[in-house]
Amino acid sequence: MAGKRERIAIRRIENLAARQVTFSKRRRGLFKKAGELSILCDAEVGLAVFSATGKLFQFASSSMNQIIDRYNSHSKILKKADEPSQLDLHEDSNCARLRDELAEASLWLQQMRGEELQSLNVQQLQALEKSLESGLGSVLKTKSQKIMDQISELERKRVQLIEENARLKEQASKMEMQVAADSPAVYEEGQSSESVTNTSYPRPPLDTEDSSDTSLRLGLPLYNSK
Amino acid sequence: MAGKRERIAIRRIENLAARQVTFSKRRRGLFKKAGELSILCDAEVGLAVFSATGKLFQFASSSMNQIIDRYNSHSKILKKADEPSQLDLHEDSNCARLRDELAEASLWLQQMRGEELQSLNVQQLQALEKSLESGLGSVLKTKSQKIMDQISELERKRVQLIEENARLKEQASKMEMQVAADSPAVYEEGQSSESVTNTSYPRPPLDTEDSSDTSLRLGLPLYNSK
DNA sequence: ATCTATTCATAAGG
DNA sequence: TCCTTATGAATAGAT
Repeated sequence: MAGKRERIAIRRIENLAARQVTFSKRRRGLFKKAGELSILCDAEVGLAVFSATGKLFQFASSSMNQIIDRYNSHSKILKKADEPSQLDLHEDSNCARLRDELAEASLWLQQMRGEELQSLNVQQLQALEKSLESGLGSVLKTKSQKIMDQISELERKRVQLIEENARLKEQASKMEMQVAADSPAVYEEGQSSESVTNTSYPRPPLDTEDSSDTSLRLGLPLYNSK
Repeated sequence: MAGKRERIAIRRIENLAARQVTFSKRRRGLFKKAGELSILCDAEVGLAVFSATGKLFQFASSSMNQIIDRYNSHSKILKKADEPSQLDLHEDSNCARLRDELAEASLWLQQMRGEELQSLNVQQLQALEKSLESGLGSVLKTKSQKIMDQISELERKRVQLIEENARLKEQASKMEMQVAADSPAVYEEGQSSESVTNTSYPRPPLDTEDSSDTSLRLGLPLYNSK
């Protein structure tokens, strides 16, 4: 049987193999928890781990560069106000409006997603509701259209393949007759004709490359807990 | 009692307080495990966490700057244009990121309003639909809650006014009797008592200043698609 | 890699 | 934030 587990002291594991195994296990656990924290709590998380052998493993809820930037600007605030005069002013004029707009857009997005609604009054909620219903209607309409288009396209291809199949079948039939006429002495029953007969029942073209976008996944990491 | 623990889904915790509590707990757990990994396996670990409110928490087995340097040398596969002034780069990247985020947020808003949907595939439309439905649900729920609260508040005030009215009526009654007792010769029937009687049937306080926010208009132009 | 006994982390509630 | 407890998760050790 397995698992006579004991607690281990938190000090460097001397045995190399054991250390590597533990590294793998705990690294995966750590990365998983980092991801969970970022999602559960809406936090930005960056994690970099260098193994004893120098290999890099990283996790970032957004992008590592973005996180490093943010980290640097945070520590910069703590350090020095060096020369805030010209460059900061310039930065302000360039970015302030963007920041405001982004903040406003983000709030809207949140509210459309059903968050941060407490600050809205009934009229505002009603307007939001109307907007959502309208958007939902458009989405449903577009989705139906896309699905219908996809079905039509598949149907078109199916018919096309049926026709091609019939053509091939006929061709094969002719070739068989030709063979039979050329060498009437050689008579092997069923062999080639059977293979033709099999293909005469066309299957729907479920794996055409053009329909592969049907299986596209959302770019977002879908976390289903276990 | 304590701890009827259930597993939770890994998705943003909507309740602010719960989110903050979970953030504290899990952040501590994460930092602890990061430290253990670095010690047990002789690894260099750097971890930065920005809370939703923008606060920075960090852990580094050595120093964060050292880790960032090491990270950069590992991933310096990227090109680097000599040195067009570090501050300019910083400003540029800052603005560019804001611009990108704003563009993305705007697109999302458009799509939630039912525009620019053609570029989405069926899966994405489905996800959008789900998001809209969920948001709509929250909005309806919040709206109902607000309305119910408003009704309760109005009812409370109505009762309060009824009571006050009764008190006033009684007071007036007494005063009338007093007047009658003080100057029994002067006896004008109905005059003052009638005015009291009239106010004894209270009307609902529909125009209390506290309920005036009910008539607030949306400050934001809410697009409803016609 | 897989399994299991055990320790550890943490959700819920004060 | 801290405490408590019941439970879900992570993982040490063995296969």
